[in-house]
Amino acid sequence: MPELPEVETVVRSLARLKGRRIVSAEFTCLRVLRGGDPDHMAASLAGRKITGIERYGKFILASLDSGAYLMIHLGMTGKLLLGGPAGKHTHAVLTLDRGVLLYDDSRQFGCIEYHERFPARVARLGPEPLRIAFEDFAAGLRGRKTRIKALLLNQMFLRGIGNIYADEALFRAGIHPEASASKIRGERAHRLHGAIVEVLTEAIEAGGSSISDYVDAQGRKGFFQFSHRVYQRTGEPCVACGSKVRRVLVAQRSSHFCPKCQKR
DNA sequence: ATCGGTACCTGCACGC
DNA sequence: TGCGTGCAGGTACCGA
Repeated sequence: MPELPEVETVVRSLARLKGRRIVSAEFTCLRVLRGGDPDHMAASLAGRKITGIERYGKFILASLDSGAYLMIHLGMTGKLLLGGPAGKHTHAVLTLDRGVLLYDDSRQFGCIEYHERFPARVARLGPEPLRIAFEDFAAGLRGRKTRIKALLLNQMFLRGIGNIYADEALFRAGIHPEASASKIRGERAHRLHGAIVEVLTEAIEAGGSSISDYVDAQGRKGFFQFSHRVYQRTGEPCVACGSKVRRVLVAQRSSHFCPKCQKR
């Protein structure tokens, strides 16, 4: 479900958790704990105060007054919900001194992990796409043999871009998803960098894209799906030239593009 | 070191 | 109504 704009929207909607104390925690799905021990996690979290909620790419880190972290990744279908009844796919319940936080994830591709220190997995991620300078972005493209779409999805290259915003940024930049990354230089690299910043910024302002069931922690949908120009528009006319939007697989992911507007 | 393909899980839309 | 197929915002892991 969630890429950078959706996770950013969720984190903003969780701002009120700062300063709250965790009374108790319950974990009911081993898979999303990724090897973590549910009893140890519950014992470590009980009584701790949440001192901050931050986003790193698509990861959410809640820092605790003990110096430890609760790391959450929403995968494809993960949701963090403030209140509301637990459902069939509710895997974690944090009872707070005021309110309750639920983790719900039907496909179980997401995770909740407890870390005594800043998680190495987050530390290894590439830079934030909204902060990287153009010169660093262009340098990152050099010598990369892979196709640009695959590189944009690589979280070690940039953190936070997923399938929707990779396709939308490439369309806005006029670059074919199968273009070789190393061949994107100069003006084209500049356009791509600008398109990434632009589309992510607009999507955050719209509260993200609600394709099927994405909602923020207060159950609100985003509306950037109405502004998609190519994503899931296969066969429909290009908004710029009227050609039919096409779909190809790149790195096993659906990639939507205009065959006339986007060049290799 | 990099890259591409596969696996993981559930739900939904579709054609028969 | 049910069944098979393909598809879906994600990453990890394997071999080449």
